[in-house]
Amino acid sequence: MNRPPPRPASPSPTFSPLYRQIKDLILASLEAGEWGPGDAIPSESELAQRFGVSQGTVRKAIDEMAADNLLVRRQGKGTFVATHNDPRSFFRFLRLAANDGDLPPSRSVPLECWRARAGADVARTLGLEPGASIIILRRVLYFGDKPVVFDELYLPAELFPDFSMDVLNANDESLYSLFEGRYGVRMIRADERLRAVSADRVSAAALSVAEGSPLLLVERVAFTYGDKPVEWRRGFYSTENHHYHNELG
Amino acid sequence: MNRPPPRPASPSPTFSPLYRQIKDLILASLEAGEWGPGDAIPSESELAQRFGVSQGTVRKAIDEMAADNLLVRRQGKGTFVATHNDPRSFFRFLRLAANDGDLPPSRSVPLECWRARAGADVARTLGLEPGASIIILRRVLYFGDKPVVFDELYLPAELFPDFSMDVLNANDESLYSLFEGRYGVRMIRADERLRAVSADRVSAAALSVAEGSPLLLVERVAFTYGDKPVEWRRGFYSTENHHYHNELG
DNA sequence: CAGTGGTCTAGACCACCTC
DNA sequence: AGGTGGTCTAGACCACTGA
Repeated sequence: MNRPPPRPASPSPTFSPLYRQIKDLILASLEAGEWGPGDAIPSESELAQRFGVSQGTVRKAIDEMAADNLLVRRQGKGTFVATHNDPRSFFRFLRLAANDGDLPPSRSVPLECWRARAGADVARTLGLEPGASIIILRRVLYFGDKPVVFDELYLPAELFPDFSMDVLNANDESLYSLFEGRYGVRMIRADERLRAVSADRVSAAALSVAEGSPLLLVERVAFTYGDKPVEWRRGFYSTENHHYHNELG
Repeated sequence: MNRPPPRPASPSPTFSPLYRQIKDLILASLEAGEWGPGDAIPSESELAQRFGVSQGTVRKAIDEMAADNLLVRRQGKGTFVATHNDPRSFFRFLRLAANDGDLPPSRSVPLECWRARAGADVARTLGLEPGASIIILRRVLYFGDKPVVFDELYLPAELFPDFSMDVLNANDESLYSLFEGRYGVRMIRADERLRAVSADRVSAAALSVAEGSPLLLVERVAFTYGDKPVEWRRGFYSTENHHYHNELG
């Protein structure tokens, strides 16, 4: 590599270190689908050669992307595109634990699914035009034979063309796995807002609790690449035998 | 530095990279109080010389500790021991936000504070002998003139010798600031468990809500160096105008 | 065995802060 | 000007994987 002159070329206001530019390039390849979820990406030395930088610089870019849960490093094997298929990553987006520490296997049961027009609030949250076509899904998550979470989801219909009860019933993978595999929509991060509310008739029935019981309401906006919001979700958690677990670092 | 033989000496089962050993050494100095909260630690090159390793290795150790929020790097100035005095870090342990996004200044009002003997549950949670002396504190956190959080805290009395209402009233810094400054107990991380409950008479009165209203119950165990539990806390959050905010990465 | 990521070093230079 | 952390490089060697 020829050393002088150095890369950035702009001294201060728009300065971005080389490794971050490399990160953006890898990110663009990810977004473009050059490597699919679960695939290995090229080795560090190969990427270094491709981008004309040292291996250490590629390494630092990948370090950040691994910290962001976009890539997974496996010593001796390679670096892989993160995927929601991995059962270990199931609880990354479901911060639920049993009070006695023993969580039986979960089962997701879809209740209804239909298309509608986005109201003002959904449109604002998902960055759509008011009146855009959306999908609404209701489902219940069981642990063992106990209903624990009653979810209502809002999705931009454009991104999930053939989404339906039939598709859901034909796939028992996690929802984010399905989104990623069938529609190429990968959830990267999410914001959640938690409140305590009283169970209304619908959620009380879905969770087999008395109307008026306290429920934990978890509102989530999930984002894909480029911080684009692609899911809005309201989950009612029955917290008699379970709780929402969070670690403050 | 003499290169061969390399440091670790043990091939596989207890292998720990050099930078992690350096991290442990710096951690020990932190724990021993060699540098207090807010102080600058020695420069990277100085530490490299002290430990007989390269600057890059010290750098990687400090990188991890900065990621753990134990140290704060400031380009051009140095690396500093993290502190709870920093008002920006106040919300690191209080994931609270207003529904309309506008949070007025907060005010913590202590209600009562007394000493007691640890019951089985407190003893287990804090790693104490049953019957050990503990401190119990009740307080209310206001935002503007609205009571939002009613807290009950359990502390090992041994670590907070002269803790009392008087001490609280004489200091208007945050609780963790006080713990760190006055007692040398630095909170590093915490586990929280969230549930929805109905307001009992005590918490309803403290938060000016109707008895039976849904409240968000946040149970926290906070840890200091060495993952030693030093605080157990039950907070009742009124979530009519506020919510608990969490980011899933 | 070859290939991958993981560690460690040494040295150069840049960006930022303070005096 | 001199110190700090921040970036980038080049090369060596280690640890792990799988053929």
